[in-house]
Amino acid sequence: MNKDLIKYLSVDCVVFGFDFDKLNVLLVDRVLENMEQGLIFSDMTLTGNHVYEDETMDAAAQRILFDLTGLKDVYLEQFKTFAHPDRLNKENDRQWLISDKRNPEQRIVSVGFFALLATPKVTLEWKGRNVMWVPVAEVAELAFDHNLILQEALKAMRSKLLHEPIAFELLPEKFTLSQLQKVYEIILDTTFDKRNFRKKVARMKYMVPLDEKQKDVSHKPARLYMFSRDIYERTRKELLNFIV
Amino acid sequence: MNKDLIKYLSVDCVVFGFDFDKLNVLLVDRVLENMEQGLIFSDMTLTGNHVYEDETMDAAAQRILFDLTGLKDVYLEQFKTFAHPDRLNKENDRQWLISDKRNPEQRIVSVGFFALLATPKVTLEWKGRNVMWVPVAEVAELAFDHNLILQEALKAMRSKLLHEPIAFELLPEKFTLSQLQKVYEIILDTTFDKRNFRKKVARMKYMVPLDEKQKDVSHKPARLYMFSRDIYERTRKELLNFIV
DNA sequence: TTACATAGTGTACATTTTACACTTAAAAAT
DNA sequence: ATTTTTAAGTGTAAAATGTACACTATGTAA
Repeated sequence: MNKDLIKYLSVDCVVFGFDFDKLNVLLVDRVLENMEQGLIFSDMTLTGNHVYEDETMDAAAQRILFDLTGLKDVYLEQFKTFAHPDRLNKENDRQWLISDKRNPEQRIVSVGFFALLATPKVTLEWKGRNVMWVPVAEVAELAFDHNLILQEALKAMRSKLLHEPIAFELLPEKFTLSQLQKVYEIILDTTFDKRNFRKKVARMKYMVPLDEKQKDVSHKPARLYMFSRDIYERTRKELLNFIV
Repeated sequence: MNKDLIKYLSVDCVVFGFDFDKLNVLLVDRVLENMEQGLIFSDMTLTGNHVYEDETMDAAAQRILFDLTGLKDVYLEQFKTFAHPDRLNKENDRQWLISDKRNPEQRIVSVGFFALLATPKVTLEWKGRNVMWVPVAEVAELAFDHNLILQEALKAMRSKLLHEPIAFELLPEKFTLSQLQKVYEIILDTTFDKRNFRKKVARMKYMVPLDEKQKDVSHKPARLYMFSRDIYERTRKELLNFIV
């Protein structure tokens, strides 16, 4: 196996997580300091990495995800590639690359993936840098073109959420209908009527109600549901719904 | 402007065209021959090209489209990036690259775009190679990983067609409802009831009926329609239709 | 026992989907 | 002129889905 990293090629992973309340994205600290001046700047980046000579893009993205979470079966999707000639040309970014012994003139193509995580458990340190969940609504100015990448990831993820059953990827295997509704409401920034939402879900045969209830809540426990991909694949049909 | 080509980076354009009857894709001849043996092989490729040092991917794709059609405002969309380490490793492909004085060991990342063309007019020759429309259903084995790229382009295009109004991009500015219906039927490989299709279209305010009829047809001429992006943008709303 | 928090439920009306077959208008052929 | 050919254009009834709207039920904690 060829473990040389390709200088001009990287993947960036936009890792989304949901905590039943808001949508979060995984970011890592980027702190540049030196002997004389101390702190030069401090900001954050998405989780990204270079790719090995004989590695596919998907494998590289999975590798990052595994390093961050220890999980091997994370929902992952290539959504867009970023290759603008000036994407690494901001002053901070050039300094950072130089301090990292990389050539800031090297044009780097980055293939963007987004991942959906149900578990909040991630490593706290990654390549010597702090990792943290940040609410998407509170993300400040990021390194490189990472704000753009995040925006595009959000767009792709919302579009997918509208048209395909991926909401479950942000929830535990067994979830309540209120949790499911919340996923849609938060990510699409809207609200739904509870009764109508449940009526709609009831029509979806692949939303399987379980004989099981929520535990450890200080109110009436809700029924749990599971998504059956099997039933979904067997019963799906989609035609001409390009406008609702 | 830096006109050096980046060796490791290319764009491939899957150019779709519709002739009121079937979906076609633009391909170029690839013929390898030498002095001693004559013809070594002959097959076809998608339209692709390398990218200039200071050129964006979109600009490179537009440049190819302009060279092929003379048009500047073609519908164009980045849909996926192809970077498998072995994507250029078939024997024919290696020979071709060597004969073209390129290094077959160089891993090349290709950013895939698909384009939708209403006009059948394209150049007949491009970089010294023959260009032709080929019905998508009749595409044979292509060079490199271009069959895969075509499949993925089709998938992305179908999905977009289901959820967004892009059918018009494959038709003249003024079109009949039968032509529109045919676009959906051919690309989604299905049929629709004429009356129900027209009822559905009638509900879309952005499908504007004109006081104008088809000309030069040997049967009852149909009414012409236009798509109004303006009305579409003002009236669109889409929520939770992830299964029909 | 009560307060609190969230779960869970029904109905009436409007809109959309679906299945289905004949008449109309123009050009081309006789 | 008349007929033939070709595709355009149209309505209705039943079923399914969407929408608006407010109260009761069930568990824990105080």
